[in-house]
Amino acid sequence: MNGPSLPTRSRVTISEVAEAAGVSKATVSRYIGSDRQLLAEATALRIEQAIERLDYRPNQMARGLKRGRTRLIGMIVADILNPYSVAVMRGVETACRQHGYTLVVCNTDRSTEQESQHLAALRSYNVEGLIVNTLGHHAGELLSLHSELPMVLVDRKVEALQADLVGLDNRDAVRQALDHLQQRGYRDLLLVSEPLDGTSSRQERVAAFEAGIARSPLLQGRVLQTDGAFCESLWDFLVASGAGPKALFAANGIAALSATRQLREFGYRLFEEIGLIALDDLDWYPLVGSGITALAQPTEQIGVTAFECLLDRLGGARGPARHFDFKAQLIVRGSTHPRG
Amino acid sequence: MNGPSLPTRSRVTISEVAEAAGVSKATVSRYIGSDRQLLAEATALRIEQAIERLDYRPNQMARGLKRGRTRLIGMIVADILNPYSVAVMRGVETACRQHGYTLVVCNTDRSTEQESQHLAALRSYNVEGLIVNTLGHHAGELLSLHSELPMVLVDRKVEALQADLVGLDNRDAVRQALDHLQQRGYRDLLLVSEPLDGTSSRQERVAAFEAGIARSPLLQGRVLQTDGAFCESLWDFLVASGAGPKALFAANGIAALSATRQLREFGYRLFEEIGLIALDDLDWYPLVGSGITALAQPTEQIGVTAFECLLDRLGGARGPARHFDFKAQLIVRGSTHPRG
DNA sequence: CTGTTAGCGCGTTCAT
DNA sequence: ATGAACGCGCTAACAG
Repeated sequence: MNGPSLPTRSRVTISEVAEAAGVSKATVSRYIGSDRQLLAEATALRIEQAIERLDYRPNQMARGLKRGRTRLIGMIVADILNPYSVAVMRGVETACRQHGYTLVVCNTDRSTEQESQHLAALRSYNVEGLIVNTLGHHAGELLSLHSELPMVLVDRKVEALQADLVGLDNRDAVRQALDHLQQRGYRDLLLVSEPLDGTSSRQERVAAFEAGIARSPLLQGRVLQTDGAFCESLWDFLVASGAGPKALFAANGIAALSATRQLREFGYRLFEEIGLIALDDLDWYPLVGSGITALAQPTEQIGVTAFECLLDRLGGARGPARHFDFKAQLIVRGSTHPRG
Repeated sequence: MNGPSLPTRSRVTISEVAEAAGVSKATVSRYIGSDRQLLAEATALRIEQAIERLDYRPNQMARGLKRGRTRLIGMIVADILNPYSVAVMRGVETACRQHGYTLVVCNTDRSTEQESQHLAALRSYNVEGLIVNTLGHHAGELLSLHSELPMVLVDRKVEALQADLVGLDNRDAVRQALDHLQQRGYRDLLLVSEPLDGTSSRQERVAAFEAGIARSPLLQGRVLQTDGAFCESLWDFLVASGAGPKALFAANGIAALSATRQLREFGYRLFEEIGLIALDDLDWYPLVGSGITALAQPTEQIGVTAFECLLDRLGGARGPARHFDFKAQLIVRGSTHPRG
């Protein structure tokens, strides 16, 4: 009367394979591992057949316990709903698989409590390395973890954590944006960012924006966060008599979504009356209004690099923390053509 | 000369805690587990302090090895770039965390080879249960796995696999779409679907669409896949002299993206000349043209239900495979207002 | 080339 | 209420 949904068979162990093949566990272990060349062809064949027949799969938990290598990589992500995070994660996962590692992803939903809970879980599963894309407001946990295993930060720094960092060259990206906007004739700019909660990449973008404005005599600029006052502040900017054609600069994909939504609610025609350039290149950018001009991040490559960086450390590489800053790529669409 | 990126400290074990507290490993083990009430208050206190001081974390691998419970749940996803998958995954992850489980997500990128590789990995890590959102064209592996652990399917069936299924009531969703389109005056419909590669939910939507068309004397309808011939076939539909106002019905978010992109390339004004309704409700739907009418899936709830279903089986529940079909929710926007 | 032994870190009988 | 001893599945050390 076993229903189909009731698992019954228990796992085949190395002992059963050894017995079936008429050898010792150690010999089977050698076959499993990388010492296969030490075996006589005849025994290797018998073991192979026994494994095949019993459908044996080595237990990674037990292997990890013995060897201290779990082949597990942890990744902790601030916001899985952000396409950027997913894209990076995809790159990490691809690289992991190619190197025989398995990725465990944890999403914190920007919650400090969940971050610490997840870190504890990852540690308890003996992940060999950690890829971190959170604020690390819970820096204590992270710091303590970093004394046990290598970590690499993605996109954002964590203060007091001297770890490798893979991310965007934010200064260059902002410069590209300002150059492009100025060249297209926009003069009055508004940087729209998610709340500055300590995320270093956001701060860097804001700082680079303000520095760029200060350097450019032609440009005026303000910064706005997508918080409670966003709606009114944006309206203020839109109706103010400015220095010239106006444009928004969304500091990431989420901000681009908020800004565009708000513009629509105000009844603006996208993007005849106001320009827009956005960091990140989401798949729907081409569909909105005349298309949203983007600064694309090489997200997959960021993910792959993060993993390779980790692998490097796992291989014993030491030395000071390294930084990998990728350049953004400008993709021009309709949203930066003034007057339609 | 240890750089900051070189992990050094090795993990604290139960033995060290036992020694520090002046008790045996078994006593500490009881403290860790659920036998805490069996301990004398004094010893419990000493253990607690030792754990605190040494920052001890039980090794889940070792626990799992001994008890046969890893507290690991595996999830295998066909396409992580599909927002639907991510949303479901988020629900699963939330539920996992609340119940002390950790989720391991694997993305197959719709590749059969990766699917089998990932299944092997998940099995080797002794995941206790599996949430499956793939075609399972590699059904052999899945079937064999299902004899070892409980599984629950999400969104799509796998033939020959008698497992619980959590997904959408596709017939009802399609009926809602057709009713809405007909009521809005559309008469000539085109269902746009990703390629029918065996994905059961796609097939169900197509079948329900064709059945619905056959039942409705007012409606005409065809089905189109987003494959190589998509562009020309769509054009044929658009220029053909039809029975009346035309509308597209995108069978999911990806199809909606393809369809909208193609309409734009044809120079259509969205959505004055043609209607559109789309399954899934992505965050950018409101921004495109006059806004895309959606049939939203309760993705988070689907994820939570999938996990709870699994938990149920892990708790020993048996019986035939169950089906959980959620209703889609119609969200009307501008894309289903004929003549702008 | 292969078998024997001894753990990895932990939970679980048995004793006491 | 607590400790000693064994084993989970596997690998590494040493024999032979």
